[in-house]
Amino acid sequence: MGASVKQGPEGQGIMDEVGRTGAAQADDAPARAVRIQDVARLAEVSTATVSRALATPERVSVEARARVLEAIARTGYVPNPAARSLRSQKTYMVLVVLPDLSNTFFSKILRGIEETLFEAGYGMIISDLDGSPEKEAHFAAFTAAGRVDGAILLNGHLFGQSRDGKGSAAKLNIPLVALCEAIPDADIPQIEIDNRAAARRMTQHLAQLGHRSIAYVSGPAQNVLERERFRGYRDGLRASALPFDPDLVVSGDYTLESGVRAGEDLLARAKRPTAVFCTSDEMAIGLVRTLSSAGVRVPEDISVAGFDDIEFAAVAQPALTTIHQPRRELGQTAATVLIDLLQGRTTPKRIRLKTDLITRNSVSSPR
Amino acid sequence: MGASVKQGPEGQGIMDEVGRTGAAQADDAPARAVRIQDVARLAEVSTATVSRALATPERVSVEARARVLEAIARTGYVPNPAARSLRSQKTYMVLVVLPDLSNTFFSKILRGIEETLFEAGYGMIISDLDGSPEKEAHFAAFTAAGRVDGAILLNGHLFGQSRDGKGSAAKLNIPLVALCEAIPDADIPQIEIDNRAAARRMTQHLAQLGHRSIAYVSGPAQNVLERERFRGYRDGLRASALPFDPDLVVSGDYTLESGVRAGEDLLARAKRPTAVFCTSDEMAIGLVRTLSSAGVRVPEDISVAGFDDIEFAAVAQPALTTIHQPRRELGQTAATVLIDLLQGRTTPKRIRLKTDLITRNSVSSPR
DNA sequence: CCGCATGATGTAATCGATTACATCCACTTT
DNA sequence: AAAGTGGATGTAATCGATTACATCATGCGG
Repeated sequence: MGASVKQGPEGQGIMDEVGRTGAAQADDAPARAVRIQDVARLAEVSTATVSRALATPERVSVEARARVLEAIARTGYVPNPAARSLRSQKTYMVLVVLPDLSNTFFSKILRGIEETLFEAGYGMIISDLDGSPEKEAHFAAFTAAGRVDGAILLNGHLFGQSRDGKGSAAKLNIPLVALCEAIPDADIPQIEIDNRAAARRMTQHLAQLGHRSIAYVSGPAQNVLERERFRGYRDGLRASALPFDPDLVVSGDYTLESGVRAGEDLLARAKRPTAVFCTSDEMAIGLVRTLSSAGVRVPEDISVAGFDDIEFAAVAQPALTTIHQPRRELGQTAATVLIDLLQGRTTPKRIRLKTDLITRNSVSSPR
Repeated sequence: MGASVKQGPEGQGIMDEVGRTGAAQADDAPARAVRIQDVARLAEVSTATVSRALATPERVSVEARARVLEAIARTGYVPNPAARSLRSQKTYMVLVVLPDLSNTFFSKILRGIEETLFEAGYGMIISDLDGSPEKEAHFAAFTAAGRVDGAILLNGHLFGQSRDGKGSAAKLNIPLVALCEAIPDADIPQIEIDNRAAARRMTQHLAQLGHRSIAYVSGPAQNVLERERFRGYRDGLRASALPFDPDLVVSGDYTLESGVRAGEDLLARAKRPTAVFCTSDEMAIGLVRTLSSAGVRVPEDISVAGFDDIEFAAVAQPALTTIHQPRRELGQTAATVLIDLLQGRTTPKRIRLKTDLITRNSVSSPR
């Protein structure tokens, strides 16, 4: 494949132009890329036929196609994406927008996305917004400039809409898919888990074990996920005939540190709940740690449940009972839907993947 | 993973399709992108001047430049990357090749890379090799097709060289940078930490606390990092006047599971070491967990040290004493070096970033 | 006052693939 | 036999920005 030694059988100058470069780059071999013309010449057809042989094989005679494929194999031709893109107005690139690339939660999702895109011949560009409006604006422009064919949004809002609901750059004219965090008023496919049902299920699980006082450690107040999970928590209480007690709601923001704070909050109380439902594993881990350091045993004294099932949930001490999100599958699904859109197929407007309740050792019946 | 009892979901459907989205955008305005011509017309200059105003401002009169910028601001013009790329043979895209995107260790590095590339106006394309030679071949072709200007390799080898040392696709003709895992015979800049010095330091640290019997849990045998760290371990022993005992070397592969196995190995021994140096945090966590479950206390009975300082090292019980790798900075540095290369500047051939020894609670003096 | 250097700007070729349109050829239909 | 049909192929316009080269104005030295 790579043995691209020189092959100039015909005497006619294939290279008509003198590739003179101004720069004093005295490198070894410039190794000019194979162009469609070179393939055409070798296969003794026109460039149009080569192009068609690749894009619409059925419109080319069998012999011509064979000769073209042969020539391509011999030369190792790969179409120049810039040229192709310029003409056909497609980039075969997809933008993935997420709030924080270094967050563990996203990496497996990304992998699912990447896999699926790859198989369909698409590349993936990642945009880590990092809470920066400038970055967001840049990527909005980037997208508007036609640099990608579509985008998967993991950040919970459309471009340019971070502050005011009526952002300017909303008219991106390219297919979009929202993943994980639903985007309220956007008319784009949403891929997510059923947060409400999952939270409800965990709450009921705790109630069924006999817990009557179940605390809830929330996510950021405005967050879409948070709202759903909170609803699910209340659903679960209601279904278990338990009263809702606002004092049992501790506010957090999904981070480990906020879990630590929530733990300190609980420790400071005279009357502690027997179970705590944290809406992220990180918070659960931070909370468990704080409780343990204070001599409160988990789950003997207090049961703690998480949400997400990140890698370390299984390794934490005690191993965390939590809600498993099918992260890879979420990514795959979002990518599949986007590709369907890109290729003109119809797609469901909303897909909810199912979650699992994973029971480990951080939850037990109250004493 | 042992303790995970999986429970089936309640009666919710896998796919909950609510409504459908048509593929056709049915848009109001086609919103044809602004071209350089439009800007030129508005600014009453030629397209050449517009182009120059952006690329080489010093070659354009102040007034003309002002008019051009004004026109650009008014129209919201963004150059078409395909066209620019086609003509200038640059893509402003960098490929990042890594073995496993879902591995926690890489995400912060990626973030550092992304940040730096972004600031320099480059985009990032991620290639998760996933151990697949086909994927690797694809990306080699992708790269050869001129789809990216340069690449950062986190996978420890050049394209196409996974098996035989003399890979075919080595002649990529584009700037490359190796990050974290040095690539032995490649003549490209290497960005890494000083694995040997770090391992030595940790070993000496343990010895200074009074440990005489320090076990070593290794990475995969052929791994470059492993070799360096192993050398460092022996350096540390020597510097502390401790003998090297092959029995104290337990083989692992950086995964959590191999840490668990290493733990079982140690538990089975009649005579246990007083300290264990694991060459990854994941292994250390798996090992600690196994020891704890067996009633062996860390650090009272056995001290355990890790390597990497991943997020959960600080949260583990006990919090892990480990070697901190400046991951974000590693990414930033690699990106900076690559950009320097891309822009024709000279770069150091090898950069070693400093590591820190983080002392937490998993290590103490032996009793 | 002429010629030349310098700097600003315009003109048009160019990058490489796609694709609308034209052409050609071998058959079929009337 | 003339006209029509459809499949295969070629020709050349096209996508939008960059940039080599041409042009023009200005200023300076001789």
